[in-house]
Amino acid sequence: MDLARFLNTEQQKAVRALEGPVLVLAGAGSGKTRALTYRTARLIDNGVDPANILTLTFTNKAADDMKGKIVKLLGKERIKGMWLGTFHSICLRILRDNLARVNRSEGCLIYDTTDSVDIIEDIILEFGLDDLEYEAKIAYNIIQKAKMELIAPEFLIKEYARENKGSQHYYQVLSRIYQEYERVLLNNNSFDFNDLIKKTIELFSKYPEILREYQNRFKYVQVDEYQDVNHAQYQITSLLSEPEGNIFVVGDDWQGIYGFRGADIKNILEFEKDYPRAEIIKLEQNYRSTNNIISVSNQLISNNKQNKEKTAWTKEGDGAPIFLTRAKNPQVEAAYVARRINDLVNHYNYSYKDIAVLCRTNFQSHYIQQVFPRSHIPYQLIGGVSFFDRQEIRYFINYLRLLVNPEDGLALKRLFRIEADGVGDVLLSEINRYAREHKIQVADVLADPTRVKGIGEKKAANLIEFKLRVLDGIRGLRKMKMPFPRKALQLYELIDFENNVINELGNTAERLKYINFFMEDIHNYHKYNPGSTLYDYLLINELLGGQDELEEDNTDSVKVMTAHSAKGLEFPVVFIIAVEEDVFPHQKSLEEAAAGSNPYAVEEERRLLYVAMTRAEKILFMSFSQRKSGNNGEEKEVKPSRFLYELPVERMDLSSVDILRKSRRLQFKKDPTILKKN
DNA sequence: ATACCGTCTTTTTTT
DNA sequence: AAGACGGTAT
Repeated sequence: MDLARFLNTEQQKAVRALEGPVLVLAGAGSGKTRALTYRTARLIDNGVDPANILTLTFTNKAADDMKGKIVKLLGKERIKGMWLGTFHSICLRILRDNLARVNRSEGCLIYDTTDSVDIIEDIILEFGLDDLEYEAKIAYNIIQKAKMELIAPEFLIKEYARENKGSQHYYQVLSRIYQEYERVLLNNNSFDFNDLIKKTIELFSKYPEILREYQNRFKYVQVDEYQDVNHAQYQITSLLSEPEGNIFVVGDDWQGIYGFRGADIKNILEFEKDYPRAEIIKLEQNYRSTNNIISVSNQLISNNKQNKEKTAWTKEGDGAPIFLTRAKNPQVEAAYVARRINDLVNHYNYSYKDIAVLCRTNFQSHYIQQVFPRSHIPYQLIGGVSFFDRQEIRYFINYLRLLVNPEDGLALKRLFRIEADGVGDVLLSEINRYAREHKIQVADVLADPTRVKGIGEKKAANLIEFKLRVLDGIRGLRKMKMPFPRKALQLYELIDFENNVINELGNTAERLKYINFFMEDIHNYHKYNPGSTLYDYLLINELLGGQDELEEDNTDSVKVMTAHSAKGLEFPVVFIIAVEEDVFPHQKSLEEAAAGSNPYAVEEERRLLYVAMTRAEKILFMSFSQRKSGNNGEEKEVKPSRFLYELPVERMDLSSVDILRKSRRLQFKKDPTILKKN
């Protein structure tokens, strides 16, 4: 491999570092993925068996991208047996081979956030707790955080009480909720997302011989976006790479934006402490952006205290200044963005697909969505409400889940909601309690529902009918041998989904269209993955979170998305909207910082803005509005983001802002050649 | 006890 | 657009 032709000196150094612990600190746009792919290729080129290489990423997209690039270098054949995927999918793969050892069995599915919160809501209800004091969402967050830190229910009190975010008593109750939650997952033969990591570690510590098996296999462990690993993930990588010590991690502490899901930036900051022999390589040359963009974003990030020594530089010229604009309100702001986009497309050679609009929250795209169609700008929302999150799809998946995993109590509960007239949350929890106390299945309780208190003759009749038609129907289908797309269709008819669900939800035509897409998706999956099962299909969708499905677009459209989903992407032109106090930094972060529960919350917001800014190659626009409609129709003052005051004005165009600096007046069209695409 | 309807609010980020 | 809430009908 002729490395020198494709890589700079530092990148080559990274690619040549094949043994021992290596940390590659790589700034935005410095070619870190490139280094990782070339290193993988080089390992294999040097005779390492691909089966000995494990590469972990955070998103499916990153995994797919990297795989594509390695295949391009080596061809499909030469990477056979290599494991490359997200932490979650890799751990699932390990767990699937060891289900019984983690007390699960065939058919075990994964609960997403909504599912887990629902379960916790039920627990709070069943425990008879005040649901104002014990809010399910908050309990969920604390429990998940504990799971990411590998803290068992019985240690929750000890670990958290001293953080005095609540009384000792609060955490005692929470510990009970956590315990019960784990019991429900076990009972329902299900995992939640964090279980995938946590149970893998439990598997390894309970069965050292299995850990050894995987250690022997994975002689080379590589991790992308290392700044985003949480404690549990850190354990996985360090356990697996222990014997050989060949751990190669790539990351950028400046881009750590996943603290809220447990990422601990200390893992990257203290890599050298964990691995004293570690080789540290810095990739500092940026190949993406103009000097102005790099200088301004460098200046921003230098305000963080939690930083590793690193610089970013480029051979590029200054390019266009960073445009900062103040609008009267969000509508005007959106109109401004639309005008600029049409300018760029009509007069400066850009296409719509060169342009991205980034926002802090999905909600910010609201006004964009109102204005763009009127301005005839084609756009595509990335992230947002995904296909699989649509109600009718969720409902149907619910039935499918029961088909695969009869023990899924949550799915069963949701069926009650749809199918069992006159039975709501209260009666249902009575039924559940009865089933648990008598150690029988819910379906068996329904054979004679009058046993449960509160269920009279009429409701009992409904429940029996429900059991016979739906539950027994699903049970029958489960035993049948036929291709799963056909099974899904039969189920659809059996429960008369169209009448019972689609019509009930309203908006029938649209929902029918989507459910048809879904059926098609099932068919396609079966077609392109011969030998796969319904179980595989459901698992894959749970892991993908339904994202990637709609992303294979080559349409010429502006991409609208959150700064989080923009990570890893780049665009010639980027607009960042609503750069305002309480939005960017987000109010929630400011609260956390003020409460002291997360002293680095604002730093993370600053990193997020840094990520957003560094997506831009040539032109960067930032904007904010002065007022917006508040709670009761009243207009509300908006303050410009504190981050804006940290930027160097000499590299910016403030011609349409006078808040930050009144005197400066640069013209947008002063030197049009700077703006031109090529 | 539950369903249903209208009104209001409310949106962090993701596997 | 979907949840949360509160009131009314069954």
